[in-house]
Amino acid sequence: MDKPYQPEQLEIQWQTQWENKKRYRVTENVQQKKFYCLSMLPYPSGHLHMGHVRNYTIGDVISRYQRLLGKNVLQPMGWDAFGLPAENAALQHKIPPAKWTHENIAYMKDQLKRLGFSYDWDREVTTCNPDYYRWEQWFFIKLFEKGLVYKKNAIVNWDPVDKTVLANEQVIDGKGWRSGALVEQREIPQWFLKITHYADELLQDLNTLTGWPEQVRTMQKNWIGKSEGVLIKFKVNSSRDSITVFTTRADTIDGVSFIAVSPQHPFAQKLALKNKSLQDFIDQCKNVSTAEAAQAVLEKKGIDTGLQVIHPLTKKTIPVWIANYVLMDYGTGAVMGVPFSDERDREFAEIYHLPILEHGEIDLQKIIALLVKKRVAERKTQFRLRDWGVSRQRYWGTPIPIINCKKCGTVPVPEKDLPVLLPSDMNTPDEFYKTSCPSCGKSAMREKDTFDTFIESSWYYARYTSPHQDHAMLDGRADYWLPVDQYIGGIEHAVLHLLYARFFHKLMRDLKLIHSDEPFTNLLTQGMVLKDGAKMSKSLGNTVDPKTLIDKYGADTVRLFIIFAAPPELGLEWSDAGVDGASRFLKRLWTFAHTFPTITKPISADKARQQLHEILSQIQFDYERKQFNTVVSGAMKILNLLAESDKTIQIEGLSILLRILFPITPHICAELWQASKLGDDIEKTSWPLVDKSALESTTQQFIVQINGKMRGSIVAVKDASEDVLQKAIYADPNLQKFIDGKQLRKIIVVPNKLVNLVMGE
RNA sequence: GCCCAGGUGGCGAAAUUGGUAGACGCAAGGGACUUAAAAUCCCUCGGAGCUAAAACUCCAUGCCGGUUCGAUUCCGGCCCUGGGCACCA
Repeated sequence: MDKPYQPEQLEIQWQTQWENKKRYRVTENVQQKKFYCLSMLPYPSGHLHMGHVRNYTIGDVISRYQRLLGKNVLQPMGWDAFGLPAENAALQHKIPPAKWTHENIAYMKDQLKRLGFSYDWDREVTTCNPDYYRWEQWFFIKLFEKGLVYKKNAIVNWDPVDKTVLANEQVIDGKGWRSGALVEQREIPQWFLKITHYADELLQDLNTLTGWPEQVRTMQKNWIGKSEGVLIKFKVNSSRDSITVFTTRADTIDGVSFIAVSPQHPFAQKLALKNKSLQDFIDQCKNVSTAEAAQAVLEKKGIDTGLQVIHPLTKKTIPVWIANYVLMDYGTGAVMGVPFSDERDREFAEIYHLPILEHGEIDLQKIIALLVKKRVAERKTQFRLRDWGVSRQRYWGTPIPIINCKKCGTVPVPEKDLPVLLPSDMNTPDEFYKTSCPSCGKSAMREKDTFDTFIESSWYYARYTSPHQDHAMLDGRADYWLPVDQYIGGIEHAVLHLLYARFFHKLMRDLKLIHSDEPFTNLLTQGMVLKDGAKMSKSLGNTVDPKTLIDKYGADTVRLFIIFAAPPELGLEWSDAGVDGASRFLKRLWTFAHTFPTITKPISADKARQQLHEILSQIQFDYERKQFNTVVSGAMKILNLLAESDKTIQIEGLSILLRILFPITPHICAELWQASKLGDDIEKTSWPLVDKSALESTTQQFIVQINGKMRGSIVAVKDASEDVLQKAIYADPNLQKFIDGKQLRKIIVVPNKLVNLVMGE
């Protein structure tokens, strides 16, 4: 009877049993309702951190809850195994990226298993393995054949000392993180995916994603940034050339006092060939990171080209400037400067003493019609979204399956030659990339670049449905499981990853690999785990290692604490003391289930049952809205209630309690279910139902407010009328002083809840 | 700079989204048990005022204003913190 709670022993015993029985392996079953629950796959950085623990605990709670509701639940796990940190580790510790990555995966997999997550490990995906990335290469070639892929020059951060391309993250205050050298923007040829071809559909379909947080939909909408405007042509007065600008505010055209072009604008480049001061200015603009944030906070700088254009309506001449705040990537890379109504233009005009011309309110549609008629403008829909550059000048990634032939140009690797394997040596000599052109047979070179790792994470959710399939990227099983019913991951992925995955889903649909429009029906964006108000990170030295906690308290306690501490979407402040509290609750539960203490003065059975089912009803509501922290509050309330109830309530209560806690703390609940002789296997039982008859009562408490302030309460019959309530209030001695000598102006009744008397003098 | 969130006791939070502000837990203080400690159990616990004590009164959900019988919740303006900004994942 006095068996102590020993979490480690019992948890490992249950985990072994689940693994041996392959309890969480699933197959397609059309008779049963499916539920695909997916957590964002981790990057194998070394150890699990608390953010992972939180993400995967939330996913496991949802999966186990859905299983108890009778669904066929798929919950897979895998590894986003390509990426920059493996290369950094290789440089630092002289370990090959592959070795480092696979060792990390082995360690982290053990940690996941020790937390008791109900994954179907038979579907594990590791993105750096050729059986995964070969299908990515195959898919890229399909897109190439469909014309959805192209190559063009694009700008990267160049470290002139280390002679390497830098990620934005590796540029600190405009300098290379290792060399400290001033970075330079450099143009190199790169591959692009035509995501802009899907811009309209990606925007429209946001309306169908009703299971997504509104804020994520808004962020994506703004990111795609559809705007209706016009292209306006400004003729150069000294030549036949013209400069075209894009604007959504054609109605401000009277206020144009200058034209500004980006330093990368072809016009600027051309003029600079013959003008050293322009060239110097353009070169100076290159010493900045390509990150938009870095460019947006730059001090505004510009240079007059000396060129003039003609205003299409007033025919006055206007100067053309090169300005560092004009982005080449948006619109035409040239803007009309309207300092009167545009803040950035005004700032620029004030620095360089350009005129600020007032303009009146003109009807936008009328002025567009006029400009179109005069043939100086045409309507244009512009997106902020740019095509996706997928080339990376890095070793540890999926090789781009393209061969560059001097005669035939870019030629895709034939399907039969896939996969193009990544060389095992990080410093592979150029000789290795020599090959022959599949088209003409002459000697040619393979692409050395690899893919952006966002490509791997854009379709892994689909690959889980077709494990071990080595004849196709996906098979018929994909349509059984997809779309994902519940996706869980950090809010930091609100735009990039989630937009790319939506894009890939539509591409796979158009290649007839799947037959749905969107990948993720419901999305939960989990908040970060913080300590002392800051994100837990190695650089801040404020990490808490899950392993130490699991060793000390057991997996159930860690899971319970992380669920209880905050609602899933909020940031979670780490607290060591809070973990003690969670552990204490499980010990109390353990002791209670083993003793069923006799209560000398139990509360009445009717009252106890009513409370029990009221709490259960709230818990049910909270599970559905995924506010799991208050599920735990409810569970604690139930245990508190059972500690002052009689035996029958205790038995019914424990049976409910173990089932509602099982998704959160599965090991202890499975154990106590057996120990309490409630049944054989808790996972084969059904979800507890609220007994509505227990909730019924004939009387009801009403809050009494006088002029909106709470002054007391009365008890009246359920659904009592206004008259009855008013009489009861006037008869209540405690409320007399608020009523005496005052006139009742109005009475407001919220049924079965509240009465507000509006009194005057 | 632009886009999106968040701000409630000493702390994490709750308030079924316009109707009792602070459920549940942590920390703290007091007590019981113990030779002692740990563990466990019981009590108190937003602030101020008034009380012998209770009752009671006022203030309080980042700041300022508005709508309403009634605002943590809705509207307008500010401040602070966090996430993203296309090569971190």
